[in-house]
Amino acid sequence: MASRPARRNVALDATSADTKTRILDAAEALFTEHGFEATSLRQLTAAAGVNLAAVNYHFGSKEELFQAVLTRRLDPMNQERIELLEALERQADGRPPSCEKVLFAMLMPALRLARDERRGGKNFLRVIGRAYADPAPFIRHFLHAQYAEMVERYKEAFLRALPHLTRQELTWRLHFVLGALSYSLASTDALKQFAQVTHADNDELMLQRLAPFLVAGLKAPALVDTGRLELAPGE
Amino acid sequence: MASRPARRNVALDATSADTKTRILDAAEALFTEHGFEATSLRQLTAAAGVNLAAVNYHFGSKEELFQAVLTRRLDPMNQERIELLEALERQADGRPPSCEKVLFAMLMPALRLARDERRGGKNFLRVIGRAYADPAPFIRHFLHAQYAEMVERYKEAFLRALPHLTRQELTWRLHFVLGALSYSLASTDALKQFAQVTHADNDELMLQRLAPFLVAGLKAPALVDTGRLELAPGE
DNA sequence: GATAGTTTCAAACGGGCGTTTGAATTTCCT
DNA sequence: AGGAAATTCAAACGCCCGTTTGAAACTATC
Repeated sequence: MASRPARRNVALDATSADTKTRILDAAEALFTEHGFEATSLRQLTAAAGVNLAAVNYHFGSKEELFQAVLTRRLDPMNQERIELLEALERQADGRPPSCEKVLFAMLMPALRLARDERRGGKNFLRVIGRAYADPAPFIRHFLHAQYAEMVERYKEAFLRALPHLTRQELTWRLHFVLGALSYSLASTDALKQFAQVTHADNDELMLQRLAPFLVAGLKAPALVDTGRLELAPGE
Repeated sequence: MASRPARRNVALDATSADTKTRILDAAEALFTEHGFEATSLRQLTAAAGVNLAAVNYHFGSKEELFQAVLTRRLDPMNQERIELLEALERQADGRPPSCEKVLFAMLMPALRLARDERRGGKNFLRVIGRAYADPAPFIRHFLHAQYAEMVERYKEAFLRALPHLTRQELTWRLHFVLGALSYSLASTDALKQFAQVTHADNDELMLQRLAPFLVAGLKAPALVDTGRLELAPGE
């Protein structure tokens, strides 16, 4: 009546890892295609070629499986982001790295993940993008926890690179940056209809176009110079 | 055995409209809070104070109800966007309106909707934002159809205001703009945790901060000037 | 080669889902 | 008032869900 796997005494857990990995891979693909709610454990375990009960045995619940799917990729990616940022700061000791460089350090791990087909590739980026807009509280809380440290580190770096921005102003702008990024990552196929972009390697292309857009937005003056938002009907 | 309501012969359909409106209002609130999949017709009809079968009677299905929820607000909003743009072009006849003005014409109806508590208010903006990231195909197709004309009109206007951009480049940037907008609208409560923004009238504040960010991004040169995206590990 | 621990398996559990039905009720028009 | 149409209602239909169970099949250790 072992409801959860206990730590293996010795040896390699090849069999177990195989099942677990097969589940994670199938989950990643299906959560991408249909979303969390719309993916049933029955279709998921069928796609993975494992027994229905395997998910609850290895991960505890569907929610914990989803977190495992996210954590498998997010953890190394955000780790890499932090390391890149630290390298930047070490390299230009004393003076703050430029806004462009900081932003690139943030985007590059995402791009690298998108390119790495062996380990999830573009599929997973769409999972992140969608997860960020998901209404389920456990997803939001989990993502917030996963990203918190990374975002805080980058906020400090951007603050030094963009001294004309208050902390609050920058918080908003980082939110916009993550928004444009998540959204763009999430809707690659929607883009195909919408934007008639037909190339296969969309993601690199997209990040190369996204970067200058975001850099300019980050560097913009804090208040708009021409015109103001008014509610009087157009005349 | 009337499976769907036929057109009323004369008179006002006050009773019917009441039930329909109650359903639409409850659906708007619940879809916002829990998403489409996670909202059941049973809790929805209970919240609206109507019979379970009323949704299928008045709207046909849960999916059609969702489309009705969207269309009730999106239709007038996009109509207003188009009218504002036409007013802009009439007003500055011949020469193209500035990028700022075109963008404001696009944002203003969303802001006005956010302010209009009587008719959905901020709740609904979050529904749109989430719908845009939803994996369900029927939602994407529906939104694409709803937005297609408006987006096309604005694309032409932006093209004239930003002659340094190719059509393809602008398509990407409009995608980023809509992404940042949807995402920001969708995650107002996430923002509260994330950004420690505590004011009640967030949406106006947000659009006022979003506008300069987006204007700068739209105006940015087509290719980034300093640095390039490279995959060599940070060094 | 017995034994203890780990993993798989088929089957079932209880429950919630969207939708349909057909009768009861209300509303509208002559 | 009467009859037709529109609307509401309680109940049920069939289906799929996430999870649990307990026995069977493995695997590793002594």
